[in-house]
Amino acid sequence: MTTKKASARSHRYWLLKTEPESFSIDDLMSAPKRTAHWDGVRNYQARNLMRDEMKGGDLVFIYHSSASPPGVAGIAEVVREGYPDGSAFDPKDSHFDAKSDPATPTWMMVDVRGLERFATLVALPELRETKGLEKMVLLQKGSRLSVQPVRAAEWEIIAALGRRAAR
DNA sequence: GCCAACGTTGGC
DNA sequence: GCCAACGTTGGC
Repeated sequence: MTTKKASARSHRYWLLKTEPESFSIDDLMSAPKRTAHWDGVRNYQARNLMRDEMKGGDLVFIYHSSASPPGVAGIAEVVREGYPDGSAFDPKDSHFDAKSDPATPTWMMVDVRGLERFATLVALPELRETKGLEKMVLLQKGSRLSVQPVRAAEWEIIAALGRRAAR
């Protein structure tokens, strides 16, 4: 066993998309323990990030997609690392996947706990205009991944914008 | 393995 | 509602 003085890496940052008509930051903040299963992700790249990369204590932006306007709505933290998404096995669930075998689950999820609802939604047009965010995964042409990494510098910029007093 | 057809995402 | 872009499926 090797010794490490400080942790090799501090927590990382992510962005999770959700359609607020289905599940919003307000739903998260009013959930029991402000905690929710991030279920229903049916994309392999997003699944791999949840299964392999997201760790307890990592921070996530909650992003409202298909909203008016779309934007970053708040902050949550990962409180349970990747584990099987049971909704894939429920025929009545809209995300049911008949090809997923419970013995070797295809789809994974994490649990997140809401930490903060932004005073001001950081809307997509503002993200596009903000210096320092040009390389954000979210803003790349054709990018539609529902679980994305966020750079530390991007995190700081967006968190500061979200914490501005509401008008 | 190629690739056309189809389904989904998500901004506008 | 439209449509660009992407991912998946399935015939060959």
